[in-house]
Amino acid sequence: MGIQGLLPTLKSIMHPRHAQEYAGKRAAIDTYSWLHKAVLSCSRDLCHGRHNDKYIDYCMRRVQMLRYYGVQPVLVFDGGSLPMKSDQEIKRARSRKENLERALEYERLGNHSAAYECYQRAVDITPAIAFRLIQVLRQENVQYVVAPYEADAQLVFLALNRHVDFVITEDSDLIVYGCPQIFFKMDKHGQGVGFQISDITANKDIDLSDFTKQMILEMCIMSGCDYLPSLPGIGVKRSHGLIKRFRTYQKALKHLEAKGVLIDPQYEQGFHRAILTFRHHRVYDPVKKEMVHLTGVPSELDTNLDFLGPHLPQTTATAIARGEVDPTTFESFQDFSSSGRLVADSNATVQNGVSNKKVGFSAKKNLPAINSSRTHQHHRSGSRPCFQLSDLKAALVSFLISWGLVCILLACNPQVESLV
DNA sequence: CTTCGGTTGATAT
DNA sequence: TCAACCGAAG
Ligand SMILES: [Mn+2]
Repeated sequence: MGIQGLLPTLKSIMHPRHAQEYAGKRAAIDTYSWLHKAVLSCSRDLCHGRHNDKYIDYCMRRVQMLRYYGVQPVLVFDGGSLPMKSDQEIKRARSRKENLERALEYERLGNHSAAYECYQRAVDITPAIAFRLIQVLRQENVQYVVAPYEADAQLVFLALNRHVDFVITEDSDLIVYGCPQIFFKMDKHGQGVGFQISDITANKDIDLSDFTKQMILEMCIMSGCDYLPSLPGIGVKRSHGLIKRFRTYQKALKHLEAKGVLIDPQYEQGFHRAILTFRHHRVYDPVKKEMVHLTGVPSELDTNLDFLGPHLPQTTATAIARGEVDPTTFESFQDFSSSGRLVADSNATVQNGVSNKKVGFSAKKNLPAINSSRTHQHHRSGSRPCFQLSDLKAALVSFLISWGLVCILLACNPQVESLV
C-alpha cells in the first residue's frame, strides 16, 4: 500500500536520474518490487506451479545493467510476515484465489488474453520463487540478504549503516522508514527518479522545512499506512497540516477530539505501535550476524514489542538471511540447481566482501528466450559490451528504413498521403 | 481542495 | 505488488 499521495506531494524534490550517476556506489535493491513485474511475463506457468526462467532473466538483466554502469547491487528479499499486516494479507490471498478461478474460467471459454490478465493478478510470489533467483545470485556472485520480516526495514538498515549508499525501490514506505537516498522507478535502461531526504526542506507542495524525521513519520502514519488505517477523511494534506500545527500526534488527536471528532479508543495505541514498528523493525545485522532493531530501542521504553514478530536466535536469523531456510516455515530449501554450488557459494551474502566476477551487461543477443539464466556468459573484466550503442544503431536503422518506405510510397502513390 | 475507490499498467510477444 | 490516473462525493 505505501503512503497514498506521498510521492506526488514530493514531486518538486524528485529528480530524473540515471544509474550512471550512481557509478561507484552500492545499491540495496527492493527485490520484490522487481519480482512483481518480472513474474508478469510468466504468470500462467507460476500459477500452475511450473518453473519458468523468465522472471529470473528479468532480474539478472537489471543486475547486469547496474554492474555495467558501475553500481554494485545487493538484493534484499522480504522474509516473514507481520501480524499487523495479516488482515491485508488475507484480503490479498482471497483476491489472488478469485483471479485464479476467473483465469481458469476464461481459459475454458478460450479467451486467452482475459485469462492472462487474471493470471497476472493471481500470482503469489512464494519463498520458493525467490529462492530460485537466490540460487542464480550465488552463481553470479551477486550479494543478497533475506530480511527477517519486511525488506523495507532491512534496506534502510543497510543504508543507515553505510553498507550501501542508496536504495532502489518503487515503494514510498522507504521514506517513512527514514531512508536517506532512494532511486525510485528505475526502468530497464537505468532511468528513474532520485530522492534525497536532505532536499526535503526545499519541497514546494507541502512545507516540510521545520519537520523532524519523527514529524514526517507521524504525518505519514496519520495519513494511513500498512500498520494503521487513517481516520476517515484524513490524507496527506490534512495530516501535514495537523502535524505542522501541533508538532506531535498526541496533541493533534487531542485537538480533533476537542473539535468533536469521534476517535476509536484503540486508535492512539495503534498509532504508538505503528511508530514503533517503523522505528524498531527487526532486521538482520550482517556484521553482528544477528537480529537487531532498525534503530536502537530506548532503555526507558516499557512497551511490549511482540507485535514486531518474534526475535529469532542467531543461527536461525543467519540461515534466513543467507537464503538457506524458508523465512516463513524455517524449513530448509531444496537445492534445485544442477551445478550444486549452494554450499560453496553460501557465503556470498552481503556481510562478506566477495570477489566480483564481472558479468557484462549483455543485451538481447546474449539472452535469447531459450537461454537459461544459468548459462549467462561471464566476460573478461575489461570487456564491456556496448549495449546502448548497438541498441541505438538498431533503432536508427529501423527508423530510417520505415520512413524511407513511407517516402517512396508517398512519391509513387499520392493516395497514401491521406493515410499519414 | 481533499479524500476515496475503482481501474489500469508494468512484461513480452 | 506498487503507483498513476480518473471520476465521484464531501
Ligand atoms: Mn512497503
